[in-house]
Amino acid sequence: MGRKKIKMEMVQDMNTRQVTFSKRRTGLFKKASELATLCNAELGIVVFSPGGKPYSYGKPNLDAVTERFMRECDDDSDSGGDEEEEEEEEEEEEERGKSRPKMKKVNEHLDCLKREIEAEKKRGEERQAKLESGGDERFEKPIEKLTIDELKEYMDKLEAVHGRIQGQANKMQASSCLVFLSGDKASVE
Amino acid sequence: MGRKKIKMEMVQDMNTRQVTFSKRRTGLFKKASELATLCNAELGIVVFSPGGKPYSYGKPNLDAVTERFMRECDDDSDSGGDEEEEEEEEEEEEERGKSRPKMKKVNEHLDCLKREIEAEKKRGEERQAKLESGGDERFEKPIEKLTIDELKEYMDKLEAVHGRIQGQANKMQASSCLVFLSGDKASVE
DNA sequence: AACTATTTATAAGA
DNA sequence: TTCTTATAAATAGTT
Repeated sequence: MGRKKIKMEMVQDMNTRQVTFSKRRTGLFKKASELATLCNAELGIVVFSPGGKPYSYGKPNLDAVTERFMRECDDDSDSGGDEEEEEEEEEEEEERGKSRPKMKKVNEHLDCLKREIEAEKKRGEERQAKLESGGDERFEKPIEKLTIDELKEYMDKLEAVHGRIQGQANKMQASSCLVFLSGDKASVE
Repeated sequence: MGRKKIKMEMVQDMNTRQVTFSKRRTGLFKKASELATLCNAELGIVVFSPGGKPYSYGKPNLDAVTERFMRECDDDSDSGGDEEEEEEEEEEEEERGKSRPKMKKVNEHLDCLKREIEAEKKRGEERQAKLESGGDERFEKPIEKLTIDELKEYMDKLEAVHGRIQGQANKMQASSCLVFLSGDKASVE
């Protein structure tokens, strides 16, 4: 909508592109605020300029919108449509099976980590209790007085603990790596 | 831009408001896709209809944009401006101290957890190595042949391992709890 | 950053 | 909800 109609493709001239970005980003944010105001709707926008600078708009604020979106997509299955296109047409969003995989994934992994940590802690406490005041009084005696068999038994228990905790650490790290690997896909500047 | 100019305030008639939302959301997403195409920019939008239905648009996709935004806000300090307004004016974004607190917090905690897990794993490996082929060959002998002093030493090491891992589990759980508590603040739908 | 000739978006109405 | 159309708004090229 200007002196001439322009083709819908990347503006070649770097300078012009930056100017176009500024003008249209302003226009987009204005449209967004109007939509929010007229319809009392919450919305959030994030844009990266061609130079990589991030800009955002949100009503009532970006965090609230992000939180709500993540939450609703996690609990229910979401009903939002998205994706890119190049020309004039636009989508007619219906119920598609798409939800926020990344956020969902992160939350799942966090939950997973949390559960593993709790489980490990509980097991640790149980072991500790069993070791400290086990079925009998063997371990009440000063360590120097233990029989070799008692010591061996104690050591076996500790060894088992060590092994399980070691395995646990490995699992947890693997899980953590998945979370961060999935996050790295988007860092292609 | 229609038959009449309308006041920039919430449309009163529910029906008209829904219609306005549909039309303007379509327009907004179209503008967004044009901006993305013309300027080769990444962007993401999330909107909630007056009825609470979520709609989203993203190029190349919402997750990528979200990830990138979260990431950049964590690493650098962001340069995005945002926030609401009701009328015609729009912002002139500068450097403000605002970043995505919630996401930032989650990422910080994830990083923290990751670091702790890695540190613990490394310590575990070191201990393992030390235990398996320690300074001398004492522990090469079958367990039954160990002297009581050797056994005690071995046990002490395992006990130290256990204690440290136990403490580690506690710290990690505390960290994890913080993450999830911080996430719950926004659940006031 | 300002200025317009034009192109687009859209409020009402059907 | 979709289409039509008169009119308001956005913006491409220019200054």
